[in-house]
Amino acid sequence: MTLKVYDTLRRKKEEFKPVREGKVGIYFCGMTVQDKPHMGHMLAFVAGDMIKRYLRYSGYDVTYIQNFTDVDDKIIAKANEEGLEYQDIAERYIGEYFKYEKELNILPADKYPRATEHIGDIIGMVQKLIDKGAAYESEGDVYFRVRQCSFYGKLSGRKIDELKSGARIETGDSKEDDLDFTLWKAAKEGEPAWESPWGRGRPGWHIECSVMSMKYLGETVDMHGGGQDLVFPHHENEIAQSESATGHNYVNYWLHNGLLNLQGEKMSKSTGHFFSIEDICQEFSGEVVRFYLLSTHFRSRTEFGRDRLKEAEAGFERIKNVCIYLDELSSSAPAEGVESPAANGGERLLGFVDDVEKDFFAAMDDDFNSGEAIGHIFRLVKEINRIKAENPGLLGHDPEAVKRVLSLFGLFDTILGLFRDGLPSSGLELPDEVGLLVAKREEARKEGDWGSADRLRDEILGMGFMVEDGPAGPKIKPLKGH
RNA sequence: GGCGGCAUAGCCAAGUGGCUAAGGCGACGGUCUGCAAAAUCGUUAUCACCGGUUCGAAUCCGGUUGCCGCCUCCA
Repeated sequence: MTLKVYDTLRRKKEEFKPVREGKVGIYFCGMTVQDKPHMGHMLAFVAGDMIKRYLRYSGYDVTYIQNFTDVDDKIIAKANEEGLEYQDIAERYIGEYFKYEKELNILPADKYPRATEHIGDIIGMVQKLIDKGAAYESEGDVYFRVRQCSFYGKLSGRKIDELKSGARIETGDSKEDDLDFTLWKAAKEGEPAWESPWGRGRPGWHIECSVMSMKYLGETVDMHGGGQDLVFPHHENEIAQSESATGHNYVNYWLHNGLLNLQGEKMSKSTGHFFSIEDICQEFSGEVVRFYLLSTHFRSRTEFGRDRLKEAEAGFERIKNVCIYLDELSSSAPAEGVESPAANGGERLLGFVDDVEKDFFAAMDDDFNSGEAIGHIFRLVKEINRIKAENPGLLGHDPEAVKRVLSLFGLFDTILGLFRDGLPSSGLELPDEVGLLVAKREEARKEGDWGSADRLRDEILGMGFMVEDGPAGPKIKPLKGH
């Protein structure tokens, strides 16, 4: 089985080959910390996390770098508005990000480099570009000469001449050409600034990613990811400046996640048209949000809404229920009078499990298709429930089969990061008072006092627990989302 | 205007040449249940339209229609 990855530049799936045997370097464009993280950001980072987990599982030694761009016009503007330093704004949203990174079970990156911590490296690269004639200084600004870059536009499929009409006209700038983009920006009065050969100033937008990705991952990076909206101009410019500086290929595989739409419109910071992850997490658990995000292919453009999350929650619950059921079976002693599993369908399950495992990995190998992979998980869920309904004793008689299925769910969890605290188990710590109420309710039920029984059930519900009556007595489960 | 993408069931969503078109949600009917919940069984699609290539296409090519994205800060 070989891993295939879709590369934006080549516009097709390619077999994945790392630069260095057994190692993978991934650079994922993180946030420009000018506002709260929203669902679109989280999609990107969950996708990156899933990719990292899968590569690690596949045996690669993965180095994962995710930056923070912590100085830019908007951050400065916001700081001025609130009468704070730009660092205060940056810290605030970096803190927010980390909170939800944890919430969504995103494994920490190996490093979170920040633009302001790499000013020296940035100046070095800008100087190198000037020395090579790819960039020029003008009135304290430094610009990249786009027209001189023969391969400019190869990522986004744009021709330089077509770009001209759309180029923004900035008044008061001193570019040789409208298309040229800023590498270094002269500071105005009162703006954060660093000393440079061109006077006091700060980095332009794209340069920090080139510098930091090459610093930590080498001049040719295996994978570079981000939202599709970064293809142009951000990533295009990164390629232009990086390859002009080094003379060789900057990134081997460009991974771009599809953008989330909201009521037919792209979520966007500038219009305020977005769901912040903070709002969403007040209604749904981070696990559900993550599960939803993984249930469609990361590259497809999807319509986001609360209804989608509710659907995901219902499905996620089913997976959890099966895990709990399996855990109960594995922790209780095998029943007496074991029948031959082969005679009553145990073999059918084992064969099915093998198929599901195979299909799951085939899906993941096909450009990290977590959506399809989750479909296969549901096939397994359904099969277990079917067996449970048709022959309740069967799995209890077959600890080997239970172990096998449980370990497969464990695998799914490692790769997809479904559960923040490991596989859900039946071990539920019931508060004494709840236990008491449950016992009281059982008594009422025995006596046929349904009125009291229902009242007690409501009371237990109020304490955050759900009661489900079954042949083996009542089952208590924490309420969804708790 | 330029470039690009998409169109699969009530909704969401996999599938890019060949077994019965994954899976989820919902709905309806049945089983279970004091009721409920959970679970399960069954039902719920020929892939926007037209033409072409092919033994064979949702899948490739051309056209039509409709949506959307990028071209300006954005995951």
